[in-house]
Amino acid sequence: MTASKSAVQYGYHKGNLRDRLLKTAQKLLQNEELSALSLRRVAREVGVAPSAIYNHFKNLDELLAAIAADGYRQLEALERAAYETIADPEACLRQLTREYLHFAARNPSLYRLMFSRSVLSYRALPEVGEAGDTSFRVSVEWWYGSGSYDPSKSAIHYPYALAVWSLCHGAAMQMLDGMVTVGDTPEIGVDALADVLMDVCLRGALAGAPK
Amino acid sequence: MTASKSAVQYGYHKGNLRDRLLKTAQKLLQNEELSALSLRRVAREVGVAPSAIYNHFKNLDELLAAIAADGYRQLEALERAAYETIADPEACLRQLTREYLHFAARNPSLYRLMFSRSVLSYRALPEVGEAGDTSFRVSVEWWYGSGSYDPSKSAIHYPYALAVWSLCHGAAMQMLDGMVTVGDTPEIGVDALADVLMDVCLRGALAGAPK
DNA sequence: CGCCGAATATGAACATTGTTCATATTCGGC
DNA sequence: GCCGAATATGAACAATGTTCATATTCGGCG
Repeated sequence: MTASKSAVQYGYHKGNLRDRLLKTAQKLLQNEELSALSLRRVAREVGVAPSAIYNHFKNLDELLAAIAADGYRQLEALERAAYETIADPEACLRQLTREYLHFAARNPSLYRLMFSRSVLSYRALPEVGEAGDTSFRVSVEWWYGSGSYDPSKSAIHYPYALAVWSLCHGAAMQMLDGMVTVGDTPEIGVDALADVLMDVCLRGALAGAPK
Repeated sequence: MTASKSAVQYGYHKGNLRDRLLKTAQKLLQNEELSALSLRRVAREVGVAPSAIYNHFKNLDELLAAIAADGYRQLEALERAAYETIADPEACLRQLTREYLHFAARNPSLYRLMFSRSVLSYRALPEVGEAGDTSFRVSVEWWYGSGSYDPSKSAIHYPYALAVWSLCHGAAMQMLDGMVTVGDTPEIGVDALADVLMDVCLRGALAGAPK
């Protein structure tokens, strides 16, 4: 009596282990800290020997890179959607920033992983490198206001795009590390924070700020 | 025959082990990656048993926090110096940004440690918390342009100060992760990057940028 | 001086981690 | 039905943070 093809298998050859590892790891990231994500933990959760993972990933870093790459794609999809919906460049960038911060707030451990040292050092891998340039490319595209990305001009616009992204990433990390409140300052909503960031980005820190 | 008080001691009671642990760990951070800094490694380097460390620090995280706190103080000193030397708020902020990026470039592993998860989660400790708020407070003070920090008004200015700091921190991390060059874009000097960041910060991303 | 408690250092343990390797099992094509 | 390739196992290894009983040294008090 053998189980059907799609049913859960016991013992050897349990089906598409690669996908199950990725999905289990993603689930772990949703519920726990990034530090809780270990190779052995994922194996335990899936119910498989630790060494089995090495048949599908070269090592732990590659597993993490694969998860991060998927995160990049999720983020890209969010940004693409906003980018293709909103015509006005400024309104678009505002929406992009909101989406960006909300993504980080919704997936804190995943976001941390995406910009962790071990994953970033893997950006030579095409899957990670290309996907990782995404949020960056979007801000360059905003610069052109045209929806087209011209690498030949990126040398000029690069630092400005970098600044836009730095602003968002820095604020996101502050958010996740719980530093959005300092002293007795009340907490700031994500959307309000995004608006302030874009006020600074678009018009400078001096304009519009209360004295 | 006993060694003099200041000479190197062998065996038990080797002198001020706490300081030697900190200094050895700092030296390690100057020459190696952050991931190379382990409790046992520091103990080995000092020539002491791993468990000896627990007589001077509660655990590894506290050792790391102490090192990070010292880093905060170094950074604060740099910023204070610029802050008290340059009168014009804008010129001062430009200089602060340059100092900040250079500090990160000079001490990459230490900078990473200072803003790592494990250290930031220790900001409840007064030594870490107060020192860590420094770079932040400086940007708030810039807001006032007066050199005085008034916590009662920080609720208003907080998001703007956060934006300024996010810009610097995000760019610093990009620098350290080697993402300052993307594709065939030539590398950008640290000072030039700082200037662009402050152009964006002060006048907005639209002003002064080449089209 | 001598002694005793406190401070400090040691070394052996333990649990956990990533990784490797020989072995065992299952799948798929001939 | 068989054989090689793919895959899973379990035992091992080195390294990590941490704890604990033990050993040593320091400092003060008699």
